[in-house]
Amino acid sequence: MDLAESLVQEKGYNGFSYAHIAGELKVKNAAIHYHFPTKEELGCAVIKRYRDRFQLWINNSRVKDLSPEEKLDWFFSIYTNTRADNGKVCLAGSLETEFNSLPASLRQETEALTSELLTWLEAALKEGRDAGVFRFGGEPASKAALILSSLQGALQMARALGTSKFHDVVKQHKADLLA
Amino acid sequence: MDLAESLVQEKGYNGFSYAHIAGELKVKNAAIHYHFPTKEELGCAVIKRYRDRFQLWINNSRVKDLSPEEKLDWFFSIYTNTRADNGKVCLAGSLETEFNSLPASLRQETEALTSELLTWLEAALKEGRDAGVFRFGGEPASKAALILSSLQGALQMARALGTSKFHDVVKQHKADLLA
DNA sequence: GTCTATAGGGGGATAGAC
DNA sequence: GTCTATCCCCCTATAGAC
Repeated sequence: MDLAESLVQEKGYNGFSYAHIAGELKVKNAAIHYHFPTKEELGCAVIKRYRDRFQLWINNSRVKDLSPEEKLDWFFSIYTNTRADNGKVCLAGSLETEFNSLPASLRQETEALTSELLTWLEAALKEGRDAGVFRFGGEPASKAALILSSLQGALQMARALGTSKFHDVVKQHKADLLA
Repeated sequence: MDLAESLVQEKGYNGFSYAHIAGELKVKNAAIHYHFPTKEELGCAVIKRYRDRFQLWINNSRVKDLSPEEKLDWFFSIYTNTRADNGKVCLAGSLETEFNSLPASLRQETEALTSELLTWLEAALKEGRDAGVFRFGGEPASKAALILSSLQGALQMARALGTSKFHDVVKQHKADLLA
């Protein structure tokens, strides 16, 4: 599942195969099918695990008790680390791009994952604005969608234009919020 | 080429085949190969044409003579129309997601396309701030990267969460700039 | 649980007739 | 310029031995 997750973030769901995983693990193709009968089930399991991990993180006091500004920095750091890790992109962004050729169950998981990311980010933004540390107009939900979409897009853009573009975007978000 | 362009925006470069195009045109697979010997050449031609089209647009007085605010609205409208057209995503965004499995020539084209979009947007933002109609901190280049990455990401996000999310993002960008 | 072997499909690409 | 026919590769998935 670690390998599958990495491969989705590096090559996309349609871009990885049982053979890739089997080769890396030095087992045969059929061995993977024993644990995950279909690729669809493997894909679902990967996204579910990713969602569970995010929920564990945000419910842990180490994140929960952070200030709004620190919470945002923590969220940004997820994407910075993703970029640093072999130029991966956000799992949600990768799946959304391939959405039209995804099995129904993966679409549902993708939708759920994206919603959960948005929901948390929206709450953090609202908390920060209420506390007077963030400044932005409009709805927190819209600002959350703007920031999340930008982080997803910036990871992709960095593949074509380099990591510095990604850092520029993160810096700009902070400048906008603290203006 | 129209079909190929649409297919890249709907299913990605790896997600479309000669058979898709041939079937739609009611010709055989081999007929396409006569005009575009390899898929790589077809892909390159599609991106080049897209780049040329954008250059024609921005050098036309109908865009060149717009006010900064109208220029931005025009740019946003490109993405709004893309979303409305079968839920397509930005060509650049689609290719960036598949960047790791793209032939070298397509990577170069993708990089060039993204740079050109960024360059134009940066100039429009700078013009607007200098004229006092846009308000933002930091470098125009960084703000341009933020907006472009967000538009790309929002088109993808809209596939999972619906068109309204995309419109929220566009509205929020305007609110942020005119704050 | 992992293996060998294989089925069955789709993909890109080419040769040669018309 | 388009056709038929074909090649070869990679993919997901399964059957049955071990």
